[in-house]
Amino acid sequence: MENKKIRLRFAPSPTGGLHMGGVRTALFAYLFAKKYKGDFILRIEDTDQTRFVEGAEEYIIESLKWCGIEPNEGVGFGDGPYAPYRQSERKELGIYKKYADQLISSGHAYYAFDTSEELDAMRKRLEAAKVSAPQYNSVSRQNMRNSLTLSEDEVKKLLDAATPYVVRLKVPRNEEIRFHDIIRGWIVVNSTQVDDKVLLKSDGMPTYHLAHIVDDIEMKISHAVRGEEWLPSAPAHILIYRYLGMEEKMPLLAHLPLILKPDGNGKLSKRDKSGLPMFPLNWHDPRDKADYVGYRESGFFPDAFINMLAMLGWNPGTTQEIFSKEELIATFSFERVHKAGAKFDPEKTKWFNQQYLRMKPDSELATLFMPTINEKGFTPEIKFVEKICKLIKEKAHFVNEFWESGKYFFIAPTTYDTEVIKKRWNEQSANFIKEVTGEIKKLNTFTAAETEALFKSTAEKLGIGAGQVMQLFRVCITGVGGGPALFEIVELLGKDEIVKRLENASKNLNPTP
RNA sequence: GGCCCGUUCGUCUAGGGGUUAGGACGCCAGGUUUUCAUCCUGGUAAGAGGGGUUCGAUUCCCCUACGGGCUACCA
Repeated sequence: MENKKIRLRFAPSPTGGLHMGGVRTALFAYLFAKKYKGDFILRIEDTDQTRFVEGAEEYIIESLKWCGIEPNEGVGFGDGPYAPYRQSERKELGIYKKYADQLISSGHAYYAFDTSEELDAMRKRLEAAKVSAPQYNSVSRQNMRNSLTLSEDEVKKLLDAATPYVVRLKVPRNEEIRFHDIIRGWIVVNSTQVDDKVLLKSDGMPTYHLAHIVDDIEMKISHAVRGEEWLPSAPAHILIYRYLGMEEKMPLLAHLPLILKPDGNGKLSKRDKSGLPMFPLNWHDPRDKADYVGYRESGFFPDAFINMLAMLGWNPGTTQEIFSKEELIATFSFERVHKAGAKFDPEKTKWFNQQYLRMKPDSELATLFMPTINEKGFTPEIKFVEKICKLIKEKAHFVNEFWESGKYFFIAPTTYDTEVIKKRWNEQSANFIKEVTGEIKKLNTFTAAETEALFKSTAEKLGIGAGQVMQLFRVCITGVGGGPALFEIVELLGKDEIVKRLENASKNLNPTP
């Protein structure tokens, strides 16, 4: 193992949109691979033809691209030395059958001809007999139709007659199966708990159990990372590796804790109504005909999304929380992945985006904001937009809030915050607005500092506290009671516009109640 | 039901035989900004319960409880 090249794969099934739990699994595998200058592979596990969903594979690929978790090998990212990377295509090559045959000839797997009705009957029978774990295993298989109970002739006859069959793993009775997980340590399970898993289905497709092992072997995978839900079947997988003579060379296992829903219990579901998306990108599910919003379309930065995901179940052991992808790669380790499931926290998720918003250069924010401004019918200079971004980003979580909180940079107010008007608009303040408008007209240069000084001196001259009229002044200019530094806004809008807006306000607001 | 995994503030978590049990999000209060959603300071709040082991346990062991996962010719 020590000298083995680090190769990790992300191996989703195209059965729907990739949800954030899947993204995190991909992320952890990616981080680890990159940390050790290894490979990160995308393999599509499409062995269940009945659950195939149109567009799911493309969605997975696009999601990984948006997140910046890019495989250097695999479906959608260029073939490496182990193509194809779609299991349905690999099946055509007979790869899985070869391994299944090997297990049969070594006596570790067998043919089973039982129909689904017969299987149902068996389960019912075992349940009625109060068997604690009704399953197809070393005991119950003795009463079923398989190559262990049937004579060689009968088996041959059935096979020749093209009778549908599956290949099952022959799991021994009462054997200790011991395996190591990088996150959880040693786990011991008695083989009596493991059923005779189907390896090859009657349609000739391998099940996950066989397929992922064969591919991990063939693709020289060094670490198998997957969700905790696979822990119960891991002992069966150990057995398969063992019977294939590959136990020494099998990948190291890492079972990740689940992401839980924010309120209540249970794992995160795609229908979660926490207010935040469950998917990286918008997803239209052709199965339930529902639309699910994505992080991308909700205005999240991919690096913020990734950062948040990384901190869900992992931490560096320091108080640092904001990590660039490069820092994550440098710091990540499976040893520091938590064992317990983590509840998803929508509030903290927004906080992450806010942190990234503040770190972004104004030029980048301006580029992101510009399309919205154009849509609204304005075509300002990019430099002007940059200055706006500099002001409003301090109080925002998302770029998509910018228009709502900063539209007054483009549109003069037509309505005024009624709370503030009710409280502050009177003869004295109306007079002040007129006065300060006149003073502003006289200015030759127009900076935030100058207008602020002028504002204050005018207030003093009229014997009014500046605080009494400050918010009113803001409302006259922007229409709203809150926002970024007032005189910065004034400077940005320019003298002519300010004068126009102030005169408008004086006209629109009747000082007599 | 059976099996497996887990359990530190409301949430994400640090730590780990002797600590004022630390940080972050949220929330609350004060302070700046003579407005505000920013910012600063402070506060709130936690080792499921019971047994051991030990001079001492949140930390190690056992039991119970609770939570989660799995129990398909799905992954």
